[in-house]
This record gives sequence, structure tokens and C-alpha cells, in this order.
Amino acid sequence: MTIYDELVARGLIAQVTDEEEIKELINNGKATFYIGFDPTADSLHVGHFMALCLMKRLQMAGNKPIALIGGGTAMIGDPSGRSDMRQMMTKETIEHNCECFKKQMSKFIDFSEGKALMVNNADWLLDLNYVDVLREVGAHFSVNRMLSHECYKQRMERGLTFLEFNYMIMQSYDFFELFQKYGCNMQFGGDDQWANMLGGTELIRRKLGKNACAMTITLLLNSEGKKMGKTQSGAVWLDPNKTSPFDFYQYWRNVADADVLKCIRMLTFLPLEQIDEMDSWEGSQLNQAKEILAFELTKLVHGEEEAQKAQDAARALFAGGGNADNMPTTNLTADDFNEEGKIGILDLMLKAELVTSKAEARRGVQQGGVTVNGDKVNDPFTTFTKDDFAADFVLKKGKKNFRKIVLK
RNA sequence: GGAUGGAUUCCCGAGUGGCCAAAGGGGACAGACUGUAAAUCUGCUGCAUAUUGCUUCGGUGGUUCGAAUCCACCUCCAUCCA
Repeated sequence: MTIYDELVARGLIAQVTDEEEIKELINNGKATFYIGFDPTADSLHVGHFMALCLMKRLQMAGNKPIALIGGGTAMIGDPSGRSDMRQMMTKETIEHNCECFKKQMSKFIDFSEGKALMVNNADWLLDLNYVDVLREVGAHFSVNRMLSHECYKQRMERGLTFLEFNYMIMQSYDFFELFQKYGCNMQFGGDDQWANMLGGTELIRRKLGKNACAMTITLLLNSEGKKMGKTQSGAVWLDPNKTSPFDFYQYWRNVADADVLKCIRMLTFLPLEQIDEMDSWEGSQLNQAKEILAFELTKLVHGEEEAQKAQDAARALFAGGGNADNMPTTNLTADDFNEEGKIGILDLMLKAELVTSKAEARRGVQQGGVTVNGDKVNDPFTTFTKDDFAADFVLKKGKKNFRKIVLK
């Protein structure tokens, strides 16, 4: 099976410019391709992870990836598919984020000796001369055409600043630059990037009379049509300090039935034959598939050891048995107890970060959602002494939020 | 630059002097049912030293016994005109 066929089988390809040409290039390891990542936060998230996986797959097939960090484009902010303007970031923040991105990417992609490149578009974008760009690049873009793009639809209703409008031109310029400098003949990106990417291929055609390709990756949507990798509290991050391996594991362990197989296919490196077998699974059997998905992804992102720990902790909590050693833990010190040497259940929950206020903690208790070592706590005035923490102490709010409490 | 309409709690959105911590919906959270899924039903949704007190309706100041609500100025957004 060729790499292109595999990408199709995994459902990763959304749109391509010239299918035959792209097949020819990537199947024979002749592509030098780039994917851009704008450093809008201090960690990569699941969306980036998909792109990195694609990068890895293609690298394994002999193609050469260029990871482009958008230190320059982040100064502008991509308006594609957004209903409001991104918050402007300071240069310092962007630079910090770039460093974080670099570190994380190096864990996934082999950047050693000519196998891959990492570049930052700040290196060429920040020094551009305004009038020169307008004449050299701006002249090749039609405002009418740009405005007709789907990605601006939402913004046409709410307003689009000239700053953001220029994002497409900057991204196009990136491709143009990489094409000339590194012979980069392909660009990949999320499907929402399609218009921006075509801008690049056209710029190259118009200025150099040469062909370049573009291909987009299917956006990972759940069965309700929402982007995956997002929770109410924000993105699912790859940085273990922002999303713990356990929480990461749990996110995937809890995907909807309808989405499991799609996720396994798109995100893991499991062989397709094995995935096809799972296709016939249904009902509670899908729980196994979810466990596989969660384990595989946690392994890819955080390593096998962390994945195993997360799985053990999850099994201990939900299936009984297993070991509780690796549960998320909160440490108490003597200062957390009052003069009488006690700590109340509400304070304890707050301390364990299971709630954000005592009122919320009280509500949890009153509604019967709080347990200690499996015993329901009904009274919000319940207190504990140091002795209570001598043995295992697992505080649980609801079905899935819990903390092991340890007295230091 | 001119005209008009806006800004309310996590989001949408009602509220036009006291009965307002603010309707309704969504989301989130908790309970029942389950498979750590979905659907459904129920509860709940500012904070605290808690039959009370404090903070919140874009910002600042004012009127009033009392302001999300009235007045002045300011900031931002949308639509139309130039």
C-alpha cells in the first residue's frame, strides 16, 4: 500500500490541488513539504498533533518535512473561520511560545541531519519592506477573489481588520520563500487553511511560473460536528503541565461511540488491518476500542510509561482493582488544618482543585456527588483529622473527578 | 466626519426606578439509568465567616431614600450616509 493510499484509507485527506502529482511526489519520497504552526499558545494541542503525525508518516515514507513556526504570522493572527479577532500577542509572548513549540515538536519529529527542518517565518517576514511587498506580492492578489473565500464569511458579518486581511498574503509569501530557499514543493495544513494555501501556490505560479501543491488534512470533528480536542475549559494540550497525562488519557477514553474508530484511524499508527477488525465492534465492546485509543495516543504523546500509569489509575478508579499509586494527587501540609487539627470537606475539595469555590463544593455535597474512599459524604460540615489521611484517602466528586489526598 | 442602534452573569438573551443575584434557552456541574458512551428525566449554576452580608448588568461621575433601569461624559461594536 502506498503512503497516499494509506492517508486516504485513514480519512486524513480533505482537499488536494493535483492528486496525481501529489501521489507521484509523496509515494516516491520526492516531496519537501511544510506545515505551518502559529504559536498562539505556550503548548501544542491536539489539532497540531494531527499535523505532526502526518508529518511523521510522510517522513517515514522518505519525504522531507519542514516545520514552520509562525513567529511572524502570529503577529497578525489568522482570521480564517473565526468570528472575532484574535487577541494581539506581544512579541515576547510569541517568542516564548515559539520556544515551547520547538521543544515539543522535537519529541515527535526527527530533526537530525537533513531529515527535517524547523524554520521560523519571523526570520523573513519581520524585515519585509511594506512598499516592496505591496508591489511584489500584493499586486498578485485580487481583493475581490480574497473576499469571496468561505473562510472570511463569518468575518464579513462581524468586521475584518486590514491587519488580519493580510494574513493570507503573509502565509502565501511563506510558501513562496520556502519554495525558493529549500525547494519546498508542497504545503499541508488543516482544512480551514485551504484558501491561504492556495494563495501560496498561486503566488508561486505567477511569480515563478512553477507548480507547487497543497493538501489539507481533514478536521477532526466529532459526531456532533464540533472540533475535537476541546473541552469546556479549553484545549487538550500536549504539555503534561497543562493537561496531565491522566486527563489526556481520560479525554480519549471518553469519546463518543460514534467517534472512536474515526479517531483510531486518523490519529494512531496502528496497522489498518487491525483497525478494520475493530470496525465490527459495537455496544459495550467499543469500550475496549476506547481504551486502545486512549492508551495509544497517550503513549505517542507522553511515552509508554505514562500511558501505562494513566491506564492503571483509570482502571483502579472505574473498574475496581488496579492500583491507586498513579492517581492525581494533592499533598496536604500541617498548615491546611485549623487550630483543632481538622480540615473541613469543603476546604479539602477546594484544596484538591475539584471545585473552584466552597459554594460549588457545598452544592456537590448536598447533591450527593462527593465520596471519600467510596463512602458518600452528606454533611458539608464533615471534618477530617490528620489520622484520617494515614491510609489511602481518595476524594471523589461526581463520577470522574477525584484526587488522592496525601498528608506530607 | 454625520445619522441610528447596541454593550446584561460562561454563551445567547429578557429586564426601562424598589418585588433583581437579575426571566428563558444553551452549556457546565451533580443525581437516576448505563458501558467512564449516547439519549432521557431530575436537581443545580456570583462569592462568603451564610435565615445574613458582600460584589456583579461596557467605564467614570451625577440625580434619588433607592439605579442594570434616569442624566452627563467617555470607550468599544454594528448598520447606513460621506
